[in-house]
Amino acid sequence: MTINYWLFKSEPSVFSITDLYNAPQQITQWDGVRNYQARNFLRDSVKLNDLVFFYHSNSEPSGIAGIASVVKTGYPDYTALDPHNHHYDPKSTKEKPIWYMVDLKFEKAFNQILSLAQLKTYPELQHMVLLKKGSRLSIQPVSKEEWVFINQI
DNA sequence: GCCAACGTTGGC
DNA sequence: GCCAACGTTGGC
Repeated sequence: MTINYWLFKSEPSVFSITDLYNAPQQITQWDGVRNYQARNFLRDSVKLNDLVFFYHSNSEPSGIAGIASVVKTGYPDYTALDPHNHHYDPKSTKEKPIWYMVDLKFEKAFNQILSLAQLKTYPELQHMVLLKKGSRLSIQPVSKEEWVFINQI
């Protein structure tokens, strides 16, 4: 069975790798994704045991903070159904959910953030989705080559 | 805080 | 189906 590799973005002021480390059983529901392309990955492509770079965005510095693994595959994001939730979406219903989430488990935190500026210096990574101009996708695929390379930096 | 790039909405 | 207006993301 082959494993897929991903990069998930989160603003650490909202939810950081440390928050995941401190979470019950070190597991979290990755809720709040409200972009269709990212949703499709969560619903259709993210598989059990896949590995995920945990990326801190809007941060100082922004960059890859650690690694998590997928412990539950796509299921309806119920925060979309709660009018009091910040991620509420009136178009989504219990019968026809629009948005999906997965569960992630903490694997490791890097000793220091692998910053975006540093990632940009490697020719091996020039095709990473993350480094493409204007790319803001919050759930994005990482190739095996990119995964292996980043882990040996 | 600024703003460029991107995504979504809704009038027509 | 077009596209202007608006909202969001995220680096800087």
